[in-house]
Amino acid sequence: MDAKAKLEALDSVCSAIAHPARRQILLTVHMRGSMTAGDIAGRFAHAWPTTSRHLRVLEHAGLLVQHREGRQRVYEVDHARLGVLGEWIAWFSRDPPPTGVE
Amino acid sequence: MDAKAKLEALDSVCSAIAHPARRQILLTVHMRGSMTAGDIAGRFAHAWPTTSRHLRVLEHAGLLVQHREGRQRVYEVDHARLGVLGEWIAWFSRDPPPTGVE
DNA sequence: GCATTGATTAGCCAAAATGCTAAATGAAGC
DNA sequence: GCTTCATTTAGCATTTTGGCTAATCAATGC
Repeated sequence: MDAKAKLEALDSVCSAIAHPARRQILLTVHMRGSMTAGDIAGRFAHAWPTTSRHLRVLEHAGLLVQHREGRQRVYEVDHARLGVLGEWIAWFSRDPPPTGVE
Repeated sequence: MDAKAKLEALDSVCSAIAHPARRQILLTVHMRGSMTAGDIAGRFAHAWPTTSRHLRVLEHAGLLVQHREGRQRVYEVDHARLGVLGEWIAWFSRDPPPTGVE
């Protein structure tokens, strides 16, 4: 993954987790290993199409992967993508500022 | 910090870092240790008031702290707040799903 | 093939975010 | 006290996001 791709990935990940419902979806799917779209929609207050859109945002961000299984759609967390965010946070641990670059 | 406060903190942090300009501000201020509002505004493409608002968002999220110094305003990164995000991410490393909770 | 079930897409409206310019604030200097 | 410099606040237009309902698609069962 080149630098530009990584920046785009970071951007979509940060946008994706900006919404509390999407963070909750991510955590719920992670805890249960995998869930169908219906299971997920059933657990959240929003209308089904609303949740469906949240799922698409998470999928486009690469945080969820999905495959058909009969007529259901099964979602799982792709842990790799969270790594991009972890790397970004790590910048703030590395490079301790020399107390006066001025 | 109780659970509710932590959730609110996470929410404001995630919202704050959702915008690329704010991530860049945060990283830039971190690298240089501390910067005045003018320094920051000077380095970014946006109009000064726009950057000023981004600074306020970051400050309200607790990611930046700020104090007056003469007629300038000096900003620094508050690293503690990023910890909240780190803790959230850590949830996805803990609790490996037992491959079939169904 | 036709109905049913699981899920998405289309389209709409309201609310929030983001950018700008112009005006206001606050500290310093004369 | 008036000016100047550093910055913020106010107010507005535009874009994006997030919610809904209604319509559609896709797989299964009869």
